[in-house]
Amino acid sequence: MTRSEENYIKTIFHLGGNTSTPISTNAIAEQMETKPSSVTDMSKKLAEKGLVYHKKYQGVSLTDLGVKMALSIIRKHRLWEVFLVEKLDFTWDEVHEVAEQLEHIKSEKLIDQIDALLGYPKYDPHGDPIPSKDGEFMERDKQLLSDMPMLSKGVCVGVKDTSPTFLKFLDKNQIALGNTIQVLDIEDFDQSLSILVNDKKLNISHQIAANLYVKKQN
Amino acid sequence: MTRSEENYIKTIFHLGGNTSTPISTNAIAEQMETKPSSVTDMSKKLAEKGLVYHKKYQGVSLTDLGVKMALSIIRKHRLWEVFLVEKLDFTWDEVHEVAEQLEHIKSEKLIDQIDALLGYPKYDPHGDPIPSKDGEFMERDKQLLSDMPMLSKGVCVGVKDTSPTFLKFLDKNQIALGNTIQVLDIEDFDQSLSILVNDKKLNISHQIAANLYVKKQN
DNA sequence: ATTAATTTTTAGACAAAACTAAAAATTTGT
DNA sequence: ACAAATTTTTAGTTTTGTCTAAAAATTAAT
Repeated sequence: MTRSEENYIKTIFHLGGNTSTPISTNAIAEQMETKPSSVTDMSKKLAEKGLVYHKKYQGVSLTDLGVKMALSIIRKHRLWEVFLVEKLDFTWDEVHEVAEQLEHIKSEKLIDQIDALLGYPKYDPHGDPIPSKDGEFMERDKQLLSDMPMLSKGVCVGVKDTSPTFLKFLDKNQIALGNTIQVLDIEDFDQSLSILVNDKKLNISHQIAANLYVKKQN
Repeated sequence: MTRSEENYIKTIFHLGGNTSTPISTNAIAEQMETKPSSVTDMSKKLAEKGLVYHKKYQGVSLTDLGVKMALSIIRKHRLWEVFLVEKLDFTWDEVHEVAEQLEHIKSEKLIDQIDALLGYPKYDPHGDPIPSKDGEFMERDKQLLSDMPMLSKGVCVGVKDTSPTFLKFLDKNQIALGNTIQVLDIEDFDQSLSILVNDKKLNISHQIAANLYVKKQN
């Protein structure tokens, strides 16, 4: 697989193309910041290679092989992210860009050894699960902070938005994975929340809460 | 710089294009397993970018900028090789292929952190010096084993040929960097040598000796 | 249920990096 | 020195992945 093919497969997976619902050409184009015509071209190529199903005008979805490929790339991406944070002191807002390059390195031994060096981690720095070699992965029991009821408590286990902007905001406000968060109040007017993290009271917008995953405590 | 441009610059450097003597189009083509016409095309492009001097029919040589670029790529290549051996249990015959890919990853922080993680190594697994960030590197005081006089002793410090075939041969015969080697005898007929390594007597051909670097002991 | 709007595909072009075949320049040999 | 051999460059194609503009299919709207 070429680098470009890998990026398409990965994007289709992220847009939900592993299920039976096909992903639209436009959606892929937008996500990849390219033109729909380019997506059509690549869809044909990927279909010929048996990686996607492609019915004209009906979008694409991944074949079993396509899903397998996607998971392999995502595995590499997330393992590299862990490596960068754990071993090279990268911050969680710096890892994505470099992992986008590293995920395309071709060497089975390389990624297996990285996995071993890191102690076979199950989640990446953003809380996303790392598929195993044979494509298994455990989605964590989690919900958006914005869906938590008043006064409930949860542990921060992941982020939905992984952009540097959002991640730096969290750093600045000392919100990190593993922190316990309690919802103190939800404002009727704009759904902004008052929360307790690290024994500090903090007000955050609904948009922030809608991008933070927590695991609810009984 | 594209991956391809980087590979040309690196090859020109390895063929000696850092000196004033220009490298011939054919030599580059042969080394890169490509056609001379492709080399001409790329030479023009690199000349336009100010990385090489290129006078028609006279071959190419690197500009100061070209040398700087070459050293930067070689630095990455060799640091990754050390990483693979030291941290991921790769053998010295496995590293080249993967390092060829890793050397093209764009991230200054990445390579600086790898350098730090490894403790700022000065030599790669084949004994080749690793350029510093600002392009300095110390070529070790060394000579070919085939140039050593009878009965002289030296420490194995590097290999000239880094092909898996040669490196595996050395492994099989338990010759490793750091070993002390004594020349017991040189055969008049074919210049094959009888040497002493690890208290074991061994007969090697001239070709083997001509690819092993040693540091002579007074 | 047609028309209008949107989405998707096709057709044709382009840039990068490679190739082949032919032309041009250089080097070699006598 | 001049022809022959070699090397290098040019000219024209190819492949991959992209693009624009136009055509075709699908979806939405009145």
